[in-house]
Amino acid sequence: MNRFKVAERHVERGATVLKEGESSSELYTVLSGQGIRYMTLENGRRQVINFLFPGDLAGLQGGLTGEMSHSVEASSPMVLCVFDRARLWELFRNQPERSYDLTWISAVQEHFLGETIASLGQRDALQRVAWALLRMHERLSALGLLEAGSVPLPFRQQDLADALGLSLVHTNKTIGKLRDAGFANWAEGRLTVTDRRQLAKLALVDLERVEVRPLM
Amino acid sequence: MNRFKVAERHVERGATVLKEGESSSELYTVLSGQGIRYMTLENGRRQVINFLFPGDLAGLQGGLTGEMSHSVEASSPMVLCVFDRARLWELFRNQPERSYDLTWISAVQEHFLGETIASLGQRDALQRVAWALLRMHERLSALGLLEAGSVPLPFRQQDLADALGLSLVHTNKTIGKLRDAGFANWAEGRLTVTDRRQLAKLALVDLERVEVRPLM
DNA sequence: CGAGCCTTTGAAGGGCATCAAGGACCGTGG
DNA sequence: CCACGGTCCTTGATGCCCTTCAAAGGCTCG
Repeated sequence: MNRFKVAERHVERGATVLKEGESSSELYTVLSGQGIRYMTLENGRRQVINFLFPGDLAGLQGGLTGEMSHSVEASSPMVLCVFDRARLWELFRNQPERSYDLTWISAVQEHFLGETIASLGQRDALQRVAWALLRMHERLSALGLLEAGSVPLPFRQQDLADALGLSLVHTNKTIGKLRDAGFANWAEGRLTVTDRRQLAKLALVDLERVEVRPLM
Repeated sequence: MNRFKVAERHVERGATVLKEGESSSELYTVLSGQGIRYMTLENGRRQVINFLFPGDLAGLQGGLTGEMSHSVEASSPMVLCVFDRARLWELFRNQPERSYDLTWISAVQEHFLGETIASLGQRDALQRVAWALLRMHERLSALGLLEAGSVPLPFRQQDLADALGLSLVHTNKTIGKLRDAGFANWAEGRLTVTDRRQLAKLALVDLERVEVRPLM
């Protein structure tokens, strides 16, 4: 019935799921856990393109050839749903509904990449960090991962810095400002948002319009 | 036979094709001409998310609802192929091949947004401008728009500045540096790349791996 | 208990934003 | 015919946000 889905794959924290430069015959959707998708420039600097949360798709950007231009790394233990890239065409032929969903997810992700571009281009450091923490908090909350007022956020500060185009040092100091202001607290792998309103104001985000990635 | 394509739409330079905040029932692919896709933050700053060239898709990011979070403006006269968003599902059901292409284009665009994010996050001003000029030159050349050593580039310096997250002033000075160095010259709506090799070196781009958006 | 990883804090310098103003070009109207 | 406003490109000066350099403290693990 469902020949497209190949298998589930469990990876541990720190594992490399996809590696840039290599070609992959597989696509993944995240079932659980969190990770980062990044690429490395010729000068050695690393850019985290986005964080991966349950429901996200990885590997489609590689195109048909499967030649990866980015890497994916697990920041926590992850469970991935593995698809066979070679059967993608088969899927479109036989399962229009699932093809539609796939495209939909891809379009939504593209939308969010646009938001990220706007952040990197137009927001200063404080706004960027506030924006990122708010966004991730909203997303993880919507996924039902809010427990005792906080959500799991297993990344390192260096990951966030590389995602926002900031230095580690300044990212650290900026997170500190948000903590001191009582807006958000990120420590020991968990994120607590204390003042959602103020955080959104800082991040130049209209709370009414926050989209948490409706999946259908 | 092809009920999905609704019409062709001709717009003049400066026209607004899609407007953020409004909802659109249409999707577009660019047949000819060039444009910009941008969004505006709450502080009034504008981010150009990408430039639109022939073959590009616009409007899918709006998702199913069609609620636009970005605007599209024509920087030159454009001819657009108009599709009916409401019939998207129909397309997936009846024309797997074209659905596949649609998804493919979307994935490729997503890939390039990732590259843009890397530029904004990790490249300095000179590298960013070099990267942008090189990338647009390669793309337009591949489209067969190279004439007498130059390609049409109808954008304003302000557009490029808003795309790269730089101020207009600094963008101008940086373009000047590339001109003085004899690497690239962008004037009067046309871009000439004199030293492709050096430009790529500056932009931290591996020329061997430049992808010019293979469409299939 | 030392090595490695991550976080935190201080100090100094530079790349880029911002402010300011002038020049070139164009279409409009007196 | 030329003054005029508008748009866009260009150039100079000042200041600050953020990067880089440097180092120390907490934690885990072999």
